Amino acid sequence: MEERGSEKESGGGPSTFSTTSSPPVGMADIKMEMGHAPPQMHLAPVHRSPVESELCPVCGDKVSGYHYGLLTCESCKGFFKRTVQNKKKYDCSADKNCTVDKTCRKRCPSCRFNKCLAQGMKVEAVREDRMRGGRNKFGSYYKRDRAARMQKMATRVGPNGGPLVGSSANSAFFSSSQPPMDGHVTSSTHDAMQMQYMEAKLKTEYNQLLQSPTLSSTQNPQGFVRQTYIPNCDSLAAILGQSIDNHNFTYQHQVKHEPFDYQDQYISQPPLPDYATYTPQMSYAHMLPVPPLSSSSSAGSGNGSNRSSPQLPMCTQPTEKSIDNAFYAKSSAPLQNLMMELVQYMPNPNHVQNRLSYIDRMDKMEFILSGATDLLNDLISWSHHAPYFLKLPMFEKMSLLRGSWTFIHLMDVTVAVARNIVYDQQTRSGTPISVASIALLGCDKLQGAWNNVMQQMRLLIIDQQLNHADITAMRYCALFDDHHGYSTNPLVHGMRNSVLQGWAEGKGAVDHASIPAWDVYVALMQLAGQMKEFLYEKQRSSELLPYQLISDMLIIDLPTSRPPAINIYESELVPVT
DNA sequence: ATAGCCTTGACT
DNA sequence: AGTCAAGGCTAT
Repeated sequence: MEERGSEKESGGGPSTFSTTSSPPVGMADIKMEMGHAPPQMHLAPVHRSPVESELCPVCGDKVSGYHYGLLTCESCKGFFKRTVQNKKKYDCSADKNCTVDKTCRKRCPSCRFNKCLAQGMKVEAVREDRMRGGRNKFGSYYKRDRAARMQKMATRVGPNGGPLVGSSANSAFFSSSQPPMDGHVTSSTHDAMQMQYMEAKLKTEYNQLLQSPTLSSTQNPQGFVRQTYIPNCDSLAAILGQSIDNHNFTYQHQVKHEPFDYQDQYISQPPLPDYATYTPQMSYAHMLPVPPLSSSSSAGSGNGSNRSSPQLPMCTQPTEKSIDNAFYAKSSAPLQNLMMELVQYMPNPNHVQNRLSYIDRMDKMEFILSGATDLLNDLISWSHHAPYFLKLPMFEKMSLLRGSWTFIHLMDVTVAVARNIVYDQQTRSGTPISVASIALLGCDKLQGAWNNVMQQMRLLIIDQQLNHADITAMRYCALFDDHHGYSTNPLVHGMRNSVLQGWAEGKGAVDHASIPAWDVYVALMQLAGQMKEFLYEKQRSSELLPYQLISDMLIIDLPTSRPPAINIYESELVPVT
C-alpha cells in the first residue's frame, strides 16, 4: 500500500493550518480559504473561529467542521463514515496503540477508528437511511460548543497572556467546552467550578440529545437538574431504612408501575417521550420474540452497500418521529415480560457521568472514593424500587448489595467509558485520574485487565451485541447473586435463575454462557472480586475511615449473624418456565 | 480505500 | 437566502 503517494493535498490551498491566516467565520469562508490565499491580517484571536484554530483530534490535520460529534478533518470524517456505513472490521497487527497522525493515519485503520471513538466521534450520528442534507439533532449543541470555544479562545490569550483554567482536550463537547458566558473570566476557584458545572451541563444535554431517536434540535430534552445526594455519613442500614419517598434517584420512569400491568397501559397510552428511555441502547429488540418495528426505511437508500441489517447504531432519519414500539410490545413469554419490567427500573444511563462531573477533591483516592460513595448512594436508592429486591428483608438486601456493589460500580463506569460518555477526570489540583482508576476504585494493578474488558465491551456495543437489555440482565444477575452461598431464600435464587434464563431466551442463546456479553460479565465479576480484596486491605490500614458507607459495604456477612430465612416469598416467586 | 470536493435539505 | 453537517461522487 502506498503511504504518501495517494495522499491528496488540497490543490492550491494550504495543506496545513496557518495560525496567522485571516479569521473566517463559517464553513463558506473555510472553503474560500482553500481556493484563495487569504490576506495576512493579524486580528486578535478573540475573533478567530474554532474551526480554523483547531487541529483534528484524531490525526492532527486541519479541521473542516463538526463531524459526527467532533471537530475533525475531512479525511477522518470520511473514514469514520465509511467504517460505520460499511460495518468494517479492522484488526491491528501491532499492539493496538499505533500512532495516528496525518502522515500515517492510513497505516492502521483499527487504531484510527478506535481513536475516533475515544476522542468522541459518535456512530449514532451516521444515518442509517443515508438521507442527505438537513440539520441533525446536535445542531444547537454544535452551535453552543462553538460559542464556548470562541469564548475560551477570547479568554485564553488575556491581558496577561496566561492560560485559562481547565484542561485542554479534544472532544467537541466533553472536555474543552467552556460556558458561553458573558463578562470577564477570572481564574478563581468559583469561576472554575462554575465552568465545570456549565461544561457538565453541556455534556449532559448533549449526550441526552445524542441518544434520542428524534432529531429535532428545537426540543430541549429535559432541564438539567443537579441532583442532591444522600449524606454519606449514613450507614448502609440507615440508608436502606429510609422511606422510599426520600429517594433522590432518577429513574427511567419516574412513575412507578405495578408489576405486569404497565404494558397494557403503554400500549393504549404511550408515555411521554423520555429521552433517557428511548436511547438506541435501550432497544429491547434482542429480547423480544418479535422484530422491532423498523423505521419505515426510506426509498432511495441502498446505494451499493448492503443496508438490510445494520450492525451499528446509526440514526434512522434526521426527522425521525417513530418510537421503538417493540420495546412496549406485549410478549407471551413470562420471562421476557420479567426482563422488560426490569429494564423499566434501570437507572438513567447518564448517572455515572452526572456523578463524576461534580467531584471536587484534591487527592486522587479521595476523588475516587467520593465518587464511589455517590454512585453507591444511587445504587442503594435504586434498590428501594428494584422489582423483587424491595420485597426482601433488610438483612438480605444488605447482604446482596454488599456482594454486588463493586461489580455494579465497575460495570456502570465501564459501560460509560465504552460508550464514550465518561472520560479521564482530574482533581481540583489538576492531578489526572484515569477512568480505569475510577472504575477499579483505585486498584490500579488491574488496569491492563480492565482495559481489555472495556475494549471487548466497546466492540460488543458497536456490534450491537451488548445493549441496555444486557446491562439490565447483568445488573440484576449480579444483585441477586448469593455471593457467599448463605441465602436460603428461594426468591433470591429463583430471581437470578429467571434473569439468566430470560436473558438467554431474549438473545436466542441456548444458555446464558452462550450470550456474547457473558464473557464480559465473568471478567468484570473477577475484577470486582479483586477490587474488594484491594479495599479490604485499605480498610485494614484504616484508610477507609472517612468513608463510612464504603466501610459498611465491606462488612462480611456470616450466616450465623443473620436471622433464619422464612419462606414467605414462595408465593411471590417470579415465574420460571 | 482514501480524501477532497460537491449536493442536499432542515434549520436560522 | 444563508448556514453547515449530513451523504455522494470520483480522481488518485
